[in-house]
Amino acid sequence: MSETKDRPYHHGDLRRALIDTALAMLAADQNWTFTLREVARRTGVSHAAPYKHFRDREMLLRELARIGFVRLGEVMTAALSSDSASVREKFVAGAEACIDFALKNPGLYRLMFSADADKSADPALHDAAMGTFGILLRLLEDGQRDCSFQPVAISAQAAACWAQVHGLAMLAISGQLLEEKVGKEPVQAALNVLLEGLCREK
Amino acid sequence: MSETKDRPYHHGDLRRALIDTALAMLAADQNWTFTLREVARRTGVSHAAPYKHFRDREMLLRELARIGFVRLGEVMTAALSSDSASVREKFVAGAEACIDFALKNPGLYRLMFSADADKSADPALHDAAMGTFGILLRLLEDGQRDCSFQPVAISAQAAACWAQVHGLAMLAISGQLLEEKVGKEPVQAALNVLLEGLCREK
DNA sequence: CAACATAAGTTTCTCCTGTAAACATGGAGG
DNA sequence: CCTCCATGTTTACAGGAGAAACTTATGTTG
Repeated sequence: MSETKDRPYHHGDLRRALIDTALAMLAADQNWTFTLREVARRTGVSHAAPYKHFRDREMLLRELARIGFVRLGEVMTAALSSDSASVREKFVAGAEACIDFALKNPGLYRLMFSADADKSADPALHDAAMGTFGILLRLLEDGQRDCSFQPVAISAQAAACWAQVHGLAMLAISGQLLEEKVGKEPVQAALNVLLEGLCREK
Repeated sequence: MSETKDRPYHHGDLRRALIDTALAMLAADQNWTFTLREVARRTGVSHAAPYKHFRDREMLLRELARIGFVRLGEVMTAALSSDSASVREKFVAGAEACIDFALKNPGLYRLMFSADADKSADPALHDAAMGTFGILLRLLEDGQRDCSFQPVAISAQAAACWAQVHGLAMLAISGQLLEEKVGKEPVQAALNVLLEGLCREK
């Protein structure tokens, strides 16, 4: 209650409020067409106020994407560390966490990989994305160390896994999975195909 | 020369002209922010003319996406049929053709899988996408028939392959491949990992 | 063959967005 | 206490989506 209005500056922590509003809208609306004015409106400020905190529309989008990568990293890390399971089981858990995240936050996930979130334009965004990617790399290293995974170049395995999981996530979002042409448990099944090639022993 | 102005109706085959202009712009401009007015302008007509051929902006976008799927199907089919190679080689050729297509037409490829090209809103688009997907299905069937691929549910293999190739394509477009964290030939390497799980004999 | 119905294209208008510039305000430091 | 500056607000302008009304060529029909 005492923190209902923790506004460090003159009116409020508008930057935070704008981000929260935008994230909420992104979560609520499946394919939300992003407008700065609408965000400002719902935050209860004038349409020009956001420009005091973000140079332009894209800068806010990139910040949202950055937060998305951080959160994705969190859910994946949580999925990995929860069990004292095998590396293979961890891998599946991480992949499912990622796809689950994408399905629950389709707008945010799309944004994270869209052209609007230009990673070369924002080091913080780039770092966040690489940090999340690093989770996969460490998992693969663990797998190779304990001889669960084949001793192939990590980069190749990483590319394959990242592409696979990201591809599944995108297809799932697009509704091109879980439908006529694919089976009932396409994610599990597809991961198994990948794991056949990844793991040492069948 | 006699067909320089094959205009069935009153002025020209504007529908075709608009599509061509839009495709050209999509190809030229890496991350082109699509505006109907700009397309109309470059086609040399008033900004309201397109509305006589497309109900709205999205309808044109969906048609562009549809054409994209048709073209992708063509290049993949060409890649498959060129050689009398093994199924595995054909698979690699098809995958590389897809990724190559994405790299050469990043704007179009992104559009094809973006929320703007809502497949549930356009049967023709849906059919085109499924047609391209069918190429993969038939290849997998061939592979299972001649015992190159494991006798797993086709849907699982299809989901895995589609996700993998699409994921690689998206990552390649985003510039997240071919870089620091992945090796020099990430596509080949990643496909190999997948094929390890796909193929019967190592 | 002339009159016309209509497809195709143009003008005009309204509402919305992004963004810049000028103006206002209130809290912190001298 | 007064002033400065970060954080707002208002106002303004250039574009875009799309609707409605207006215009023109073209194919059909009496």
